[in-house]
Amino acid sequence: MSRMFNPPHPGETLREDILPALELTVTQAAEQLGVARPSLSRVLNGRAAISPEMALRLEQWLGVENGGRADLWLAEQASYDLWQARRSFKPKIKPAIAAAKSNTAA
Amino acid sequence: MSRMFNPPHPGETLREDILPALELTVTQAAEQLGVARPSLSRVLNGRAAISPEMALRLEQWLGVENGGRADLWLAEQASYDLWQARRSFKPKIKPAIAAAKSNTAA
DNA sequence: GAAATGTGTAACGCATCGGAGTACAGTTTT
DNA sequence: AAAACTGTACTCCGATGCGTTACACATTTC
Repeated sequence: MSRMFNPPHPGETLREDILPALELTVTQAAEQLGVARPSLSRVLNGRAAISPEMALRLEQWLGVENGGRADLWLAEQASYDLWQARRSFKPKIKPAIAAAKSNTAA
Repeated sequence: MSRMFNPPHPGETLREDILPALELTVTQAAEQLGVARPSLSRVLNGRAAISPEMALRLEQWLGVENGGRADLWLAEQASYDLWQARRSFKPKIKPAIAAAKSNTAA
């Protein structure tokens, strides 16, 4: 299941796979993507998330045919975000079923 | 494909399907979820997104066995966000392939 | 070795967003 | 009539994406 491993930050994929394959520097990639270099750097090093806008930039830049589908980038980001949220957020919520049962009992 | 229709806001599903099925008022649901009523209301009416935290709340509340998986809520939200971003954001980015070609030509 | 280039990152400022809290108006229920 | 429910606006707070600027460090090039 998807809960069994620590999903990588999408920026990691970008930094380790995409940029080397294109033989591009961070500076060049930032220029081509139309974003500031520090902004891209933050994404590459996991300090900022892939925003919907950034996902669209990547899609237009890489092309949907080349693994650049915006929804996939966003899905990976969501997977990463959820994983992080699971470790830092522990809500204690009574299941709706239980609540419904006590409702039925009443 | 996923690009063909306007994906609904996840809050809509919550308001139209889940709450009626549980026979719960917005006020009651907010109490059980441990969030403020206006906060939940904003989600239900599409004025706020399903955050990772909210997705976890829903998961614990509804139970993973009952369609309450956090990743599914987040995926639907991402789908909605991406759709919105596509309408409002039109980046003009030269495909990396083209950039690579002009690189090769040089 | 000096200059240029690339890189990470910090520190701002700005806009946006989720969430709590409060308040108000309008509706429905009792 | 009174109580409950609802949407929504407003303020406050903390976090986040992004741009800009600036710095230190490394690598490359002359």
